[in-house]
Amino acid sequence: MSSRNKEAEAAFLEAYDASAFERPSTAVDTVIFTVLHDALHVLLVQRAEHPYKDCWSLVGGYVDIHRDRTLKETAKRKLEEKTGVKTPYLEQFETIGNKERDPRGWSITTVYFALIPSQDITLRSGKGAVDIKWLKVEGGQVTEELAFDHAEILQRCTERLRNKVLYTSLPVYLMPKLFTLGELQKVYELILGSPIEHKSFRRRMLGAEILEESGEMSYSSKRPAILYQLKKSQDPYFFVRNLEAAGKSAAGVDV
Amino acid sequence: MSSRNKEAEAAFLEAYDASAFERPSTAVDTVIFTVLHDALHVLLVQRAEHPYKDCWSLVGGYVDIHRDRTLKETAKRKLEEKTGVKTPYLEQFETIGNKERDPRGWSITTVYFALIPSQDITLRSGKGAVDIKWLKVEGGQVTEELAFDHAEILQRCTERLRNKVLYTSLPVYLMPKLFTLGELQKVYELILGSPIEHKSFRRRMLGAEILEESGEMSYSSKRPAILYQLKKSQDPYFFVRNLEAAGKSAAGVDV
DNA sequence: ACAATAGTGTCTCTCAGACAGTATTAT
DNA sequence: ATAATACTGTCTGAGAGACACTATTGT
Repeated sequence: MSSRNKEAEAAFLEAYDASAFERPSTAVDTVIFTVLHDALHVLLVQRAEHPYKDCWSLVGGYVDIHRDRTLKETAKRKLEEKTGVKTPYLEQFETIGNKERDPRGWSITTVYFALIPSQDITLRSGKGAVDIKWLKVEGGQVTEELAFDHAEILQRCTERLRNKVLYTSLPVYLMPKLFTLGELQKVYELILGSPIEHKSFRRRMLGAEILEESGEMSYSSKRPAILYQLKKSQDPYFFVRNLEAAGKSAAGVDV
Repeated sequence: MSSRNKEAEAAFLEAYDASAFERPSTAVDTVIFTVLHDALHVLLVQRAEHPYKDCWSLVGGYVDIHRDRTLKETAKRKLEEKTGVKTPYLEQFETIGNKERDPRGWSITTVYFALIPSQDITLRSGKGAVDIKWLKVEGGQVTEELAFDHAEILQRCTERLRNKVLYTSLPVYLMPKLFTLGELQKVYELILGSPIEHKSFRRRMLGAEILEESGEMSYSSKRPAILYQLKKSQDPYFFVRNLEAAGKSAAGVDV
């Protein structure tokens, strides 16, 4: 029993002028993380156009209301254009909207973050970018100067990733198809920036029952190690207890 | 050492036409929770205009790029217009953008959620709404039919609140200035939908060191109880272990 | 006295940290 | 044999759950 009057509404929509009010520009940016040479990296593109021409920036672009059905689709489209692969993990992080972040005026961007194994990826800059590369992230920062407010976004997003790693299985999405527990632990440690006691780690990961033995072994070090793979049910696992981590911080919330 | 060419950029901005591309409409909606008569309630307004005229909807509105400096400011402005008070807790929840959610076409809304004590609030509908009221939330739902996709938003947001209550002190923001631990526990339980063992609860809350005795006592029940208040440092507390809760669920993430 | 609510004592259980010990390989 | 890496056994400690207990009020 709706109180909605369909006919009156249809008439209203008929007369509606979408351009009557000034609207902020709307973008989607994605912080694409991977692990390369035992370090966390983020994918950056060099801007081909003003503003911030030639500066490095996160992978993103404007919402194309004729092409994209949802914001997430926009993120996926841009990501696949640049990496050529579908990401195993894509999460909405936050939305930033204000009048200062873009010199052209009021602008909104919805930031996603993606975790993606570095294997099989061949980067392609494509239009809108003159170059594209992975850059090492240290302390939430990269060595290049970033366009817009992307440096702060990267900082917060890295902090969020670090926080979630304390109680989730997210790093499995950074791993290749087959990996050893030792390799997985290294990825946890490199995101957290502190070592994890290795017996605890194995207990925790195996107890989550999200991994299965692949049947194959890794012979890349002294003693061979079991190669695991992610089980079919690909959802991230949430542990009921946090890992301890030096200098951990709560999620930042300001009012 | 920026690669940014300031003069060229200035020239570009001079020639920039902000209306060159079609933009989605951009709104902010806030799920305002409170506790009333031992039940979780959400603040809803009845729409004065099409579309969904006379339907109930979340508190929200369009970003006014001349008036609002940030998205959060938009949320606060709307919230204070309706309730007359500043909320002690406001968190960005998620942003939804697609072409189906509004009959007028591509639309984006950034959803915040607020926790607010029900005391001292006198609602005012103001312009844009013919009426305003608190409605009981049960199982993430209300009895009225909601405009747009607000029913799904409310559902997810309630689920998120429930999840966060398992490991944070968020419910303190729903309490009046002074409250007893028993009253606080009731609020936790009513959000979770399941009882909490009361000794564990006291240990946990007092161990967090976010509350202090006010010096006053509550005489509203048989034995008087200590009235606590929130300490100055108003940040939410994150516990390292979750409460157990019947039918708990992980945060939903789809790719 | 008794019911009702506030608050404590203390045992168990789960799971992370610590760390010593065993296993399997290359050299 | 030794070093290096993989993996296990098991103790401790923190903090939640369970539940019996005491304390203070109104009736």
